[in-house]
Amino acid sequence: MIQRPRGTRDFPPEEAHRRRAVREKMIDVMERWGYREVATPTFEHLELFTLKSGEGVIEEIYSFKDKGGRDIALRPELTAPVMRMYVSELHSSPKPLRLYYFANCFRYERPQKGRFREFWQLGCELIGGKRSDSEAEVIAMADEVLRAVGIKGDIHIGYLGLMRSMLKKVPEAHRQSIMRLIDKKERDALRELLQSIGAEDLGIMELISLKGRGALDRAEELSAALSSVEISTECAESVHSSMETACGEGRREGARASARSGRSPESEVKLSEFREMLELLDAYGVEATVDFEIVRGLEYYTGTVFEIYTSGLGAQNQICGGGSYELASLFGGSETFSTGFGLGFDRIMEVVGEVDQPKPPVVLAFTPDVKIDAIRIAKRLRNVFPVIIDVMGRSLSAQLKSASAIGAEHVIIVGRRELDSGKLVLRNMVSGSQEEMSIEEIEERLRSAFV
RNA sequence: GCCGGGAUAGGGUAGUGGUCAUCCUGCGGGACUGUGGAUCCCUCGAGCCGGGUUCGAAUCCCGGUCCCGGCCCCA
Repeated sequence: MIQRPRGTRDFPPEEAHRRRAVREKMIDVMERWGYREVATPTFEHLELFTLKSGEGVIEEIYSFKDKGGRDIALRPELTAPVMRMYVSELHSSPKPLRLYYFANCFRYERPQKGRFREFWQLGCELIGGKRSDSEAEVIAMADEVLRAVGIKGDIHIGYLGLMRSMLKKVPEAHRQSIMRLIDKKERDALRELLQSIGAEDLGIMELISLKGRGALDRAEELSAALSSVEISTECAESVHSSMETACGEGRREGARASARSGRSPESEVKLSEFREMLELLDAYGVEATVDFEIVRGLEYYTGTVFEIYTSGLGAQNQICGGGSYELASLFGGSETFSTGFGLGFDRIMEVVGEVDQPKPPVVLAFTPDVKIDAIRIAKRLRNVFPVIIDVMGRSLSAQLKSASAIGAEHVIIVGRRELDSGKLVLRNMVSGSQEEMSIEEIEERLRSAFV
């Protein structure tokens, strides 16, 4: 017996149908927002992903050398492939581009609740829009996509602009460590680190504790006060040795981010954009919590970042993450503002309720002597509703029994008598009643039951 | 990579170091070859894999695989 590889799943008919029904509801929302589906290869050059996320991700990527010696990776996510496609073949399309995808991804991770090695992501990328409007649209759409399948997510929105301004005052070597500690919610370790480098006055600790209404006003005060705060760079060496590894890994990306921050306008301006974005979200009727603790670790995020949580998933309670990013230039395109989200489809399937299953097909039962005619009749009827016929050489009695076993509501019975009279028997398997009808009448009768 | 709990027919289960490994359900067939569900009968179908201990292992031990949950990580 061959087992499934670890972390993969089979989807029997009922589950496959559930997944399709849920997927279609969510896709329908995105189509109504004017997003178009795109698809990319299941495997890509490994470099596409290391370029975006660093060499560290190789550990969790299914990668291999193909027969030509190329380093190939099964896609672990779709933002990079979609941006690659944008840069290589869509960069001259009218802006903005509204794209969505639904596809399987692969990560070599330890499976647990809501986490598999092959999993499905649903996501969108809004490429080339203006900051506040794009962000509000994408977040509002994410909210609606979830609501379409009965999930009320808990939306937390953070903003990286101010944090990056604060971090500019900190020796570069520590920036990545600080972001990581924030993301992991390790407050004590964070406070310790900030003190050890003399950065406790920047307001980072207070900023990340700001939540909800009023958070923005206080953030603006912190931002205004920031210009007067200076810290000595001489403290740079007094760090925890335990941080060294993380600092080393983050250096390349850190450098990239600081270059980006360098050409950004003042943080106060960007906060006003963030404020505007929140106002737009109000207009969309979306409830969200401002939460400066959401930093999403990754360096390519530039402004607004958000995460959506739901209950009932154990340790993996995040079902959606996204934000604004700058990746096009990394793949050789010109700098293009983009916003997107990725949504964990398998986790959504854990949370959504039951889905109506399709009606079983109509069974065309026949006596063995009229099999040829039965096949012709079935072929005709399939234009109107699903029909199955026996392929096991069963007796009429056994065909009825089989129809009953699969829950068929209707059975059409055909034998010599029916063919001669031109009237087939339509039997209702629920009530047990039956009547004689022509094929046309049967088509008419059952047509409405299968819409 | 780490910690804990698991694995007996397709599904759900019982049990013991020693007859033919339980029971329920299911699949297929029949009683009933022109009418299903009920009932009865028959058939099919199992101890994750590999080692070890033993006269003998599904049971005890070790390793692996996979499942469930947690940690790490989470683009």
